[in-house]
Amino acid sequence: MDREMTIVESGNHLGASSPATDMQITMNSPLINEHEIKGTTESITESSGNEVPMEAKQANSPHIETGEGLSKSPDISIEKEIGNPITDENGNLKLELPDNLDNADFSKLLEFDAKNDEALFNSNDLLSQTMNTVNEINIDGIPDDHNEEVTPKDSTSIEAVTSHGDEKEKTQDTSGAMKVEEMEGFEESSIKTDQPTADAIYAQKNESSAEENDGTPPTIIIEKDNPLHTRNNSITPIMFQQHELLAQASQHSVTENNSTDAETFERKPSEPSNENLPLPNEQPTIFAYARLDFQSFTFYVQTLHAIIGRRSENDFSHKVDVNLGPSKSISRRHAQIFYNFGTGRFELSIIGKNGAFVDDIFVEKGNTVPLRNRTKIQIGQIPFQFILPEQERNEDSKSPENPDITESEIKLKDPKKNELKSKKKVSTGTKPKKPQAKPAVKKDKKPPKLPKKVYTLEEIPLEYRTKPTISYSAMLTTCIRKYSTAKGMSLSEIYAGIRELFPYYKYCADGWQSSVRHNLSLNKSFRKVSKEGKGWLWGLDEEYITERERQKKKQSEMAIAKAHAAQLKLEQQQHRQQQVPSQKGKKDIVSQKSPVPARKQNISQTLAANRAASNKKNTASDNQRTMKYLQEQLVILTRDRKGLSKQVIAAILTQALAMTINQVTQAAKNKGITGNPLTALMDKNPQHLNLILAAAVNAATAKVTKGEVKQLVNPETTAALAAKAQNSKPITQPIVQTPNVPERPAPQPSASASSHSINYMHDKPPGPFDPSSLSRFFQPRQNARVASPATAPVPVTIAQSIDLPPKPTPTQNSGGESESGSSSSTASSSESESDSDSCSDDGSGSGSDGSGDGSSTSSESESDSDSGSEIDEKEDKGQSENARHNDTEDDVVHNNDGSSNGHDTLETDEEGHDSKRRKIDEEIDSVNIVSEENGGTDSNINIS
DNA sequence: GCGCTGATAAACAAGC
DNA sequence: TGCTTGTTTATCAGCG
Repeated sequence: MDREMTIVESGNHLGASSPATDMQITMNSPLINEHEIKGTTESITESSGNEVPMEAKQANSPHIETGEGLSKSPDISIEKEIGNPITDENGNLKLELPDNLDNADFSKLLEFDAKNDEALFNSNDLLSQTMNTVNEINIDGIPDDHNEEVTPKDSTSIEAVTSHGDEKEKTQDTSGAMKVEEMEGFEESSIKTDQPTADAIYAQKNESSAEENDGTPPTIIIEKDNPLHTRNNSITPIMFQQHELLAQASQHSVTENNSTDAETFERKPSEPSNENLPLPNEQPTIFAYARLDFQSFTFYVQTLHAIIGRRSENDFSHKVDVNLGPSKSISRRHAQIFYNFGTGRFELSIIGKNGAFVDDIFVEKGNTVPLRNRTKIQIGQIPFQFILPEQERNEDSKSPENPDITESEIKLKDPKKNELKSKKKVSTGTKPKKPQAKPAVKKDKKPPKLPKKVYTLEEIPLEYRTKPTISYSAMLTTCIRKYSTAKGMSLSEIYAGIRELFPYYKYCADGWQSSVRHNLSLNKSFRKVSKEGKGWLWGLDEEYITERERQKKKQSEMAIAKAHAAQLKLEQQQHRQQQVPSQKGKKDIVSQKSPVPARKQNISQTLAANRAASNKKNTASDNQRTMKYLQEQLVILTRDRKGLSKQVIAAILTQALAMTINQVTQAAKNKGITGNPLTALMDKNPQHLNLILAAAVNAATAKVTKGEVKQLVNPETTAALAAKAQNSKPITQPIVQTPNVPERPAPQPSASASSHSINYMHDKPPGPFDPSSLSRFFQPRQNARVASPATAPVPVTIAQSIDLPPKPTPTQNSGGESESGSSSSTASSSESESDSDSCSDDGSGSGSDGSGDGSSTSSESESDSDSGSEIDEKEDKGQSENARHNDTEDDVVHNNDGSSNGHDTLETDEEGHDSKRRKIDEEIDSVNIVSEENGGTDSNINIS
């Protein structure tokens, strides 16, 4: 639902406003002292044309006037339009709303929590009042006659305009037409007009600001002690404003009136009962990272990025989170507010050509300035202020917080839903609500709790219809990591956080909360941090989690290592079996003509299931041809090596060949490709195959030479060779067109090396290559070449043979911030990210399937893999289990003994593998470098 | 079939 | 009294 915020040009009706009445609806920020009066009217308009008052603020005895209660509730005045405010017979401004007001606006916006105020002032009541008013106006329609009279003395006005309203109602003029006055008599003196008004307000606010600090989104939530319902989509200030308004009103009432006002307010006979209003089944909460206080409305920054700009009425082509009106002085995308994770603060980036004023300092286009609490911003003629909740909370912290927090979430799609979703919790300290005159609305003091709204499929966004594939423990870990403070998170906050992180739980039926509690209690990853009220504040036992993750990592490594070792061993055996004949008459690999079907069996085995017996002959032939080609190309690539001994070259070739085969094979597996992938690749895309070979050679070179030589061949040249090779089919002889520059000093191996010829690192002329040296690859020592846990799924990758200067190992999921918000990614962040790291960018991901790859590979050669695996047999099961759960970030641990046992085993085993694993981690990271250096040749194989 | 893990549900108690 | 919170137990399913 597209929402549009419109700043309505404020009229001057407030210029001669009379003393404030009991209740005011204001557009100003709740933070602003009630004595401060903000002017201007504003409206937020939906695409549908619905509009709602942006904000209402209750001062002392707030009272929202409804159509019915106009006579009885003169406190609230709603002004219709500039210069023509709508007032009732009592001269109070009234709120005008379109008939087609869609409560869905509310439903999506209401994130309100009366937690902090509940004891003193039930924000829900306030919310209800406001919404009720809106609804009443909407449903019943406020007669125009109510809006006819304009009383300049009205202290407060909210002007609502439709999206197609008159231009005059639009925002260009931000002059403060709307005022808020406190009952006590903050009058017109505080009523400002035009720009100075805002400035004055801001100045006051700045003065009142005790301190500035940069809050972070997570902090905000905590600070608010609210459940973490941050809406992901567009921000619709209107509802938040209302809620915020109400909440703030309560706060102000509490803080400034010793909390008596709240009760007064609630008891106020004339006030419309909030029961009238469809209530959410939970107490609402405003969740926002920050807030933009305009003169006439408040914009809640509920995303980490918000666009501020101009959007014409009919132009929805571009996204504008904060519509500053049609003024041409404001660019469509004039500025953006975003959270800079690097600096840990919100920043304002000026996009519009006209720049903006930040704290009265002009900021030109293209500049980015940090946003601190109460930073003044002016775009065009519209000033506003950036407010961080933390400060707000600090300021409002005078009011005691009620530890009893009931999370709330309002999901109202439409008025019908509103009616269905009435669930209200009345704080013990609040008075029963006065029965509402509206027949359609419940008037019970405490309406029976209605079952949670059951969403129909259509009501649930597509992306939120499926349950996240993440365990509760992982979910909780993510949630707590993201939102918790040192004090921990209350259960309700955790609920809210989960809803925020995984909106599925906003829509699904209840019951998951029980699982959450179950997990919190049962899983040792979670601990009670501190007591708050009757409940605990939960936190993470990082030590336990770390240890657990470490164990899992080890297990994963072990599993992969074992799988790898098994595969290598099998290959070794096969290789030996088939290499014997080829070695007899072939001492020089250059002159080697007969293919060494070292991988033939492997390939055949891989594809055996897909190969009919009748095709064996062809398969063998293909494999033979393929292997021949690979060998030839490898020989070519390394023919003119320099400074590398035969053994080294042999080792390189061996590893390169193995890596290539495995890469291709694995990629084919992952893609479900049947047949002989190598052959297919060779036939269809030899360039690609050669690039893979080149990358493998380079990786193997770097590995074998321990980084001394990082690039032996140039992939581009390789591709060219491959092209030639393709043209010169059948491949019966090595392609040696490659410029042979054995004597040329080797260029510095660097990522940017882009020689179009094969780069040779040494000057020594190439020596004969002994094919038998390929067997080196299958030496048991190779078994130690296990994949990093991060790349667990890749049994054999080019990366694993690279020994380039390591780059920082990808952060494991323990960081907790890696989750993207999507449920699945959170849980599998560690492995999956690492996988992708080690693989290609194209996502073909020969090894991207995580444990699945490893397991599949392992299964191929499981039969005789143990001997070389160096893995304690006892761990087998644990590894398997771990592999199975590798996708999750953290798992519930029911059996500590089991984990500890596994740990002990791992500790013992770790001794022989740790260093290797660390190295492999680096290698895997390095593969990306190599891939990039190789001009896109990466370890991933794209078979198409 | 067994063991482990995770999810789900229910019962129950304590606190507000 | 009703609700929330926390604990415990039981059951079931998936997987190896």
